[in-house]
Amino acid sequence: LMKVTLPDSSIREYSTPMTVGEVAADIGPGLAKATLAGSVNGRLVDASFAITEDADLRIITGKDPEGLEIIRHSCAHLLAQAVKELYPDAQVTIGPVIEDGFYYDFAYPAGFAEADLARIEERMSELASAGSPVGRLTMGRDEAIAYFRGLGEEYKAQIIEDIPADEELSLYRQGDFTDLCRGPHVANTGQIKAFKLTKLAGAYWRGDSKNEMLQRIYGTAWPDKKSLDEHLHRLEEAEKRDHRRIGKELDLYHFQEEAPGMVFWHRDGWSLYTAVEAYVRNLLTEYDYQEVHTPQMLDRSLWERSGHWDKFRQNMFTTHVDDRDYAIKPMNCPGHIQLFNQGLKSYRELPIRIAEFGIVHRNEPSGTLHGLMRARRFTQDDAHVFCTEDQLQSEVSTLIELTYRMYKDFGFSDIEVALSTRPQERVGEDALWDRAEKALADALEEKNIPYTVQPGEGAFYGPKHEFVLRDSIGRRWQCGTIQVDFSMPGRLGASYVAEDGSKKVPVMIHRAILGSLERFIGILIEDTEGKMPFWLAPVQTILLNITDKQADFVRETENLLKKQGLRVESDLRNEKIGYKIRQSTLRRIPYLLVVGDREKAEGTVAVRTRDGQDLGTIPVTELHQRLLGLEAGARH
RNA sequence: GCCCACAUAGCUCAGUCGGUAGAGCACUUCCUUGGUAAGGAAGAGGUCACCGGUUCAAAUCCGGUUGUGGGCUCCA
Repeated sequence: LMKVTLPDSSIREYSTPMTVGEVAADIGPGLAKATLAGSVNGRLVDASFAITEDADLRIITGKDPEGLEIIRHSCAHLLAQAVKELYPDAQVTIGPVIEDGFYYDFAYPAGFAEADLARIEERMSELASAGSPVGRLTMGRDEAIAYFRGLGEEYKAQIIEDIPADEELSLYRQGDFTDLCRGPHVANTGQIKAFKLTKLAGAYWRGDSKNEMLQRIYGTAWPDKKSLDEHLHRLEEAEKRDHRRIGKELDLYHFQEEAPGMVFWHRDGWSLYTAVEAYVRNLLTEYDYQEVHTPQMLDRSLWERSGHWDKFRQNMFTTHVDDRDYAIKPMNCPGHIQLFNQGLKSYRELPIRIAEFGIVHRNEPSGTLHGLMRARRFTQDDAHVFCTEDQLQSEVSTLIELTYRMYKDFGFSDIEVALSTRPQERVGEDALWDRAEKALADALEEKNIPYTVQPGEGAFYGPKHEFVLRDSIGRRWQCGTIQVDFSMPGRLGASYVAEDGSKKVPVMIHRAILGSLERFIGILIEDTEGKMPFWLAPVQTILLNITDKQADFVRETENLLKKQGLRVESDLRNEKIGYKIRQSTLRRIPYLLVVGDREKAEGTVAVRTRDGQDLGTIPVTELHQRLLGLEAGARH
């Protein structure tokens, strides 16, 4: 007898081989219907997989994470099937599962239009409801190449050519459509019940911009209609947090055609910006930095020596005046080295930490601009630490602590960390790279910070840490970075006098913690939905009178609060209190202070939060302290 | 930069088959002085992104440019 052990440790015995689907049917008809695949001894298999000996079995349904992946993967095949039927000239390439869905890349030089998606989706629905069985077959590699070449599927054949010759490949067939795939897949297209094609995009073949562009169709798929609707609703909600939308709603900033990628900060946006800047500046003192400011453009020769002219000239804004070439700075480091180079430096002075709110311009490719997140002009909370190699690790360690402290103060705890290591094209000896990479890795490990390694992704002058935050719809944006540089100080002639009297070249750490103030504020807006914490709010509180009779009292109170350093406004318009509350609430002003006859008589205000909470009346004389106290409490 | 879309009033958007432009909100004026998320009335507001073409006639069709959006590539 063959024993099949289920996750609850119950054992079922069979005298003949049983497929996963048959075992499910044996357990119950409901489960049989829900079965998408199985996990046999930890290996994912199709429902049609036959169990021939004692095994642990877990039935996979749409409720399992693996089941969801299977649905999505099968949905990608369904998409390819529909496309091949409607557009026989299109060639299939790859169709993987991604977060929340899947995509499929087609080679189709005629190109799809967005209108085609509806047609394709409709065909997919027909194919799904037809409920065709999905079958698995295997082929040798060369046989598979010949098979796909025979179908005119050149890309598929190329993919298979990269697979070792002796490997046996599995293919999945539904109707007339067959695709190379490791599987598993649903047993029947009828098990794909809730999906939607979401967007059309271009994507380079094999991810290389030198190759031709394919047509990528994105979709999302879920076990049932309800989950799909919930997902679409979540997306809609997330879009309401888009910093570009909130930036407009709250009148924070704008862009215009004459300055692509360059922000026009409005009053309230600039107030937010300066509050962030003030926060950073305050920490610079505590962490023993000197804040400086360096020229916005420098002569070409300096960029030639630093290596930027060679490598990044196409992304630099340049200007030619009085027969000289200048470049508007894309980075602050060469400028900071000029500062370091002033006067003779002793090893006793190291580490020297030079910080600047550095305004940089980078001519980013037009297609990559994205509101505040990717701008052509932005401000880095930049600093360069000049130190000895011995000091490197402790400096990096302190920087990591500072990074986490700062992110926490802005309410971020979900931070992805990556270590990017030596690229193909680089300067410096391997021994230096070994030490630098180790210093960076050790600093993370000693703090038990999980990180991913991105091989080959480092800068040409050294390895780096990247601290990544996500926007409202989950896109990743690098914010902080810590980079070790063994090259530029030497190229630009930086040196210090060592203990033995010799001249040595310092190690330089480039570091930006928020990264770009613009990007960081963009993410902050999305994270908070524009509801800035009190200390950052452009307008911290607003006085609302009920009738004209309280106008003088409101003005007096406003002046008092201003003197106490609060960012306060008053709304004395001849409007009903409900309307004023609505408008101030929409502006996300943390505290609304309502003044009617009663409050005026008592010398108080009635406090309401932007979330609609009634905090009762507070005497005007205590207001400042009480609001600060409320905030201190709110942080815990 | 590449692929696919989009660009109409301050904002959000409608505008059918080509026939010279519309709503809501905001704004201005008047009425209303009202107690915790939209009081009422009237008025004003547009070179339909820009350049060119087709046509008797273009917001609408075609081409180009710029910008924006979603992806891809890139991100010192």
